[in-house]
Formats: sequence, structure tokens, C-alpha cells
Amino acid sequence: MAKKPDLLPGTLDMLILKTLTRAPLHGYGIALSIKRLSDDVLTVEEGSLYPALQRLLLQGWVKAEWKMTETNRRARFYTLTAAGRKQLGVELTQFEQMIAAIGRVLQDAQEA
Amino acid sequence: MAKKPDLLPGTLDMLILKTLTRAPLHGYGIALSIKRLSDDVLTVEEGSLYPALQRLLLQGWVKAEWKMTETNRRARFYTLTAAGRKQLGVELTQFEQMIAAIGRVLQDAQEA
DNA sequence: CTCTACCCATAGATAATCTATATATTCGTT
DNA sequence: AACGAATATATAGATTATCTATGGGTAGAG
Repeated sequence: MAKKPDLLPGTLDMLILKTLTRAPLHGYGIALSIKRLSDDVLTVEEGSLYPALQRLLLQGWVKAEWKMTETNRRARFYTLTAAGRKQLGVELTQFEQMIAAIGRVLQDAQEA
Repeated sequence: MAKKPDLLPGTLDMLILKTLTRAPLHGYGIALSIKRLSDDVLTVEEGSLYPALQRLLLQGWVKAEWKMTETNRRARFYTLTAAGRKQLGVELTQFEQMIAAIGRVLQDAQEA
């Protein structure tokens, strides 16, 4: 009984960076956004989310700032940096390349 | 400097199972097949391949048999079992669902 | 005044992959 | 005969990403 994972390992950083191209957002909001846009297929657990955001901060791909939300709560808003935007491009390219490659393997294996 | 991975984590079992739908094959041959069909984008390292095959054996998704190759070398040939074929279906479905979900996130984040 | 939704964060476990190493055989070339 | 390249299997150990579980705290609704 294979338990299905909440996401495809290796794609979380890309999803976060991409989400931040819309607008600066706090962690909780990022998780909600990904969940909703994916129709509940992708769930970003808190234990994956916050370490990921730390990684992105350390790499300089996002920067953070404490602010108040519309609902009057304190939250840490993350903004994409120039380096982050560049990194997103790299990750998108690699991802698409991999998906295409996997597609070729899955297709060709059917024929023959 | 993000080093690009050799594969998308979580997809190796699926790729192996799918490769075996063509014909029984030995480990080395499976790795070569995936590498070639993917135009060298996907590389299955030995340290990933053999543990993966052990997993698949333990789960009963493949069975193994020692034989001689066309080039007169002893090798362990793996064959897909009925359970393995079923499992492949599950993994393909989940994978496609995830890819579609990721696609929705990547698309919607552009708009707005 | 209690419950739910909102919000952050970390420690520890689990799992998958990679790096490095070891062994062995066949075949072609020197 | 010696050597190297390609073929073939396998494991130990490190690394990394994710999940589970836990802890803290605030705002607003009922």
C-alpha cells in the first residue's frame, strides 16, 4: 500500500519561488495558495515549508520582512530577489527538461 | 549553484517498472535503456539502481532470475509481476496527477 | 470564554538518492 | 600475455528532502 506523498520531492523550492512572482506573501499564505491552485493535490506541510523558506533565505533567493496581514496578524512576508528570479528560471528549465525526458521513457517503453 | 539531479526523486521505481513492460531486462540494461530513451537527461546511478531493484523485489513487484546475456555474461534478469503491473498503474496515475497539479500552480502564478 | 482559523518554527524520523568502493568477466588491442 | 574498456552486480556511508509531531502564540466568531 503505497502512501501517496504530498508533493514531488525536489519541486517545493520551485513552487514557492513561482508563487512569489505574483506578490510578496507569508508562509501560511504560500502554502494555502499552492494547495488551492493545485485543487488540493499538493499539500505543503509546515515541517517542509519553513525549512524550505530558510533554505531560500540563506541562498539569497528571497528576503523576508515582518508585517501585519489584512486580518491583523503578524506574519513574515517573503519577496523574490533578482537572484531568486534567476534561480526560478533555472529550476523551471531543469524541471521541464526532466518531465520531457520522463515522458520519452514512458512513451517509448509502451511501443517496441 | 544548484547541482542538477540525475533524476526526479520519487520517479525511479516507476521508470524501472515501465521499462520492464517491454521485456525482462537486467539492471545494467535497465539503466542504459532509461539513459538512452531520455537522451542522456536521466542517469540512473548504480547506488540508486540496485537498492531500488531490491525494494521492488521485496514488494513483489518484480521477480529475478540469473541468466546469460547475449554477450555471454551472467546477469540478473528482472520480470514484472502482476502486482508490479498494477503498482505501475497506480504510480503513473499519481505522477500524472501531480504533474498536472504542478502545472496549474506554475500557470496560475504567472497570470493575476 | 472557548473554539477555529491563522501564523511561525524546530526536532527527530524516514526515505530516496548520490558518492565511493569492491568484485568479477569478456573482448579487443597491444 | 598483459592491459584497458565495457559489461555486470552489490553495499556502505553521506547527503538531502520530506513528513510527523510538537511547541508557541494571536484574532475573531459564537
